[in-house]
Amino acid sequence: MSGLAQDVTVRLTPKGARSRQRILDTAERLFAEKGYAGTTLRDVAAASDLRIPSLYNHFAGKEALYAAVLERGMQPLLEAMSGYLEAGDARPDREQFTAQMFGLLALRPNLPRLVQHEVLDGGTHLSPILRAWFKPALAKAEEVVRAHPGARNWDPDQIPLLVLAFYHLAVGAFTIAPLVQALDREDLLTEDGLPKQLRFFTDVVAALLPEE
Amino acid sequence: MSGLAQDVTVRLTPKGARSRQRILDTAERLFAEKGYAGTTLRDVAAASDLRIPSLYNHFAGKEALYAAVLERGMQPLLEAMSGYLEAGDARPDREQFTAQMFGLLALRPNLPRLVQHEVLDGGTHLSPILRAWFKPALAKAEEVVRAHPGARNWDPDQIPLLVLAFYHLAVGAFTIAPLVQALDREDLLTEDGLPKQLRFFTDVVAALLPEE
Amino acid sequence: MSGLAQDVTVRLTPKGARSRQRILDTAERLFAEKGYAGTTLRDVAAASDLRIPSLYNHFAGKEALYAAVLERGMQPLLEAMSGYLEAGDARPDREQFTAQMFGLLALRPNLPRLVQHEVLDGGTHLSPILRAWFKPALAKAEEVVRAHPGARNWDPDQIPLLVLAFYHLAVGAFTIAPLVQALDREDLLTEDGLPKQLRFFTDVVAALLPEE
Amino acid sequence: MSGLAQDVTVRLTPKGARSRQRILDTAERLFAEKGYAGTTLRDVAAASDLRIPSLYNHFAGKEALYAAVLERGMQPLLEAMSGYLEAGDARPDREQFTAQMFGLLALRPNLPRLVQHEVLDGGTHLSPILRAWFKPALAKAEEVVRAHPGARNWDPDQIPLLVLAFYHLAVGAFTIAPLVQALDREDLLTEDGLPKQLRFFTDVVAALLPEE
DNA sequence: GATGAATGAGGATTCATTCAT
DNA sequence: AATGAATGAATCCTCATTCAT
Repeated sequence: MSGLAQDVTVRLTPKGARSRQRILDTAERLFAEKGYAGTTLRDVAAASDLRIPSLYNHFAGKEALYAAVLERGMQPLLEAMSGYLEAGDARPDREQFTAQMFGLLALRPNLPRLVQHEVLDGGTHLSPILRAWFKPALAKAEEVVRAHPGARNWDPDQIPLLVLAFYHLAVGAFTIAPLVQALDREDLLTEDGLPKQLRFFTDVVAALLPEE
Repeated sequence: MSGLAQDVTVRLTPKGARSRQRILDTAERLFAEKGYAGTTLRDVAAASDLRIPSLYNHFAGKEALYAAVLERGMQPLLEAMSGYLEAGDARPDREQFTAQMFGLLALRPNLPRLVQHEVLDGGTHLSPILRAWFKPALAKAEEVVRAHPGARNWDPDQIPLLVLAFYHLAVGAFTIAPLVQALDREDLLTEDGLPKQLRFFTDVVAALLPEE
Repeated sequence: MSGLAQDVTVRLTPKGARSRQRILDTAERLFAEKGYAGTTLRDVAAASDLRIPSLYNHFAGKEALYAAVLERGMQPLLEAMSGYLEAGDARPDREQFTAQMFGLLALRPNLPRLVQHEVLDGGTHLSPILRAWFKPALAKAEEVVRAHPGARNWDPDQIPLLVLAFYHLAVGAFTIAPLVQALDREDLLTEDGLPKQLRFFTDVVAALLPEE
Repeated sequence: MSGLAQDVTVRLTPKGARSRQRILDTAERLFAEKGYAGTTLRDVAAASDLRIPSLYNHFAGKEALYAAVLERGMQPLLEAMSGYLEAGDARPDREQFTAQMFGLLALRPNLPRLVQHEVLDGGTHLSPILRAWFKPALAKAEEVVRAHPGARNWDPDQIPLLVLAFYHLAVGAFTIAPLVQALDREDLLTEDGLPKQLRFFTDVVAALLPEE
């Protein structure tokens, strides 16, 4: 009974209780779709079934909302990345990690687009925390790649570019999807498309960094 | 003597024509940097050394200006692509073509960012002409890749993804540059950086589609 | 005690509601004086003691404001007209009705000018509701006139023109007033002028549609 | 031959030669339709098949163009009126004069609307010349009416209102036409409608100012 | 006489934000 | 926590006008 009641409660919970989450969810989607400048608080409020001033009860302003969206969205990615990079000898299997990352992105396909908007803006809105994370992460990733046996195929100078290439491929798979779909091609983010992309990505990585 | 030269120059590029070019140039840069929504006509006018209403003497409005920027910027790329794709047996060497494209992009590094903004928007502002070009171009590119001996390494299903991957890598090299630079890393678009990227891109393509 | 009264007043007309009324009042006057195109929201805002964006808290835009002004202003007129036209045998005395209409117009001398602006524009901004009202009202009015004994003096073909003539005379009395005044003649809308006009109008109607 | 040549010449006359007339014609129509504020030089230029700056070759500005339109349009009316009013004993038959005036208006149905826009604006743009004409004309018209045998039916105070009434009826017939037409009723300004209106107007005048 | 280009002033409207309730 | 009302700043765009050609 309490279970039922709770269910009901959860569903009927006055909007207020979950407003913050609803705002974050809709803002994430809108920022991902239209970028920071292209998203208005009016849109966010409407999609959150609130009036604009209510947004200010939860976030200090548009910038703060954007930062919160970014932070919330990036956290699992950063954690997974950091976990992988800093695992040392206990580093999980590469394919396993790749699958994990793809899984995370598939769960929140807005994130790559959000990130890509940031990239195009030169990281204008990247919080200092995120900026601080990126640099060592890149360095660490290069180190990991360098330690890989397949790195012998590459000029040491090229390792940073290789890391960026993995980034482009992983993120691009998600960002290009809406356009591809708009061109009447198959949707790349469906239940069918995602495993295909994962396998392709894995194959590409294997081709560029062969285990042997 | 210099007076004559100057006169001739002035006559060959009357003020109006020069204004139009200046507007297109600055708009290209601004749209590339900040996207459509993030770019204001105020900025464009200021950077063009004009007052806002003057923009309307040359373009019907913001949308039209954006379309003109896109069209003008894309044309050389599309022509090069079309030339390569439809060359048949006379198709130039792959590396040669890659170098040509990289050269074009290096000349106008705004274009990839412009394109990427469009991609993130799902091609919202893509003129019908451009949209019409994209679909057959993708198909043709897939056909070309499929005809390559290296395609044997790939599942036929993966060819479209491979084409997109090449796109992600080529464009990504340029779009990520400002962020990378902002992270106090080397600039990827300098005279030094570009050849490195070209060689890297060539190496990646070779790894994914070996000639043999 | 006076405090209570004040409180009550404040509560009965909260600030917002008062703003809306103020806007409608000033807009009515300005639209009547200068027409739709000649009236700027800047004027409306200034005369309403508000800043322009505040207008948008109450009306969706200039068109919507105009529509609201028209609708609010026309309602009493339409009701009085409809009441008279559809009263059947209970139709009040003609002079009584005429006096009532003149009274309404005298209370809101902006209305005839508003209406006349609409007429000159061919009813461009007439809401569908108003348009829908006009046609049957004209038809009904013609029927009423036709049933009048004085109608025998007229060709049946002329009845519609006669109805329009009454309209021209009633409205014209108000619209011409500012010009007449500008020509240094007596003001037709003063406490003195109005009864004169009413009597004149009554006399004209009596001359055109004698009771006998 | 010369006749033919002339015809051809007239038709092929370079736009320039007749530009002034074309501008006046289109401006008259547009000012009549949309009023002063609602008419833009852009509209006038487009409808005159010219670019805006060319208008300034013929008129000093918008105000001057409007004044010219008004002056040109009013002149025949004023002359006819003055002729009638000042004819003294030689004054032509009233019906004849009425027909003449209706004829003039029918030829240029824009004029009444133009005038009515002026009236609604309180004569803002009325040139001093026109203003100066109006006052004595009104006085003269009152005098003429007063001298009419039918004036005995009216209180001397009412004569000014009677004159205005004639004005309202004459002008209203033309200004209401577009709205009436928009309400799916017969067009009052057709070859059929105009004689009807003329007869009606004559009948009304006869009823209000019987010859006897 | 005609016009492309330029522009100051102003048009309606939107935006992010604040505040009283 | 929610919101109606208010607003400074800015958005895109239009207008009438000028000037060089």
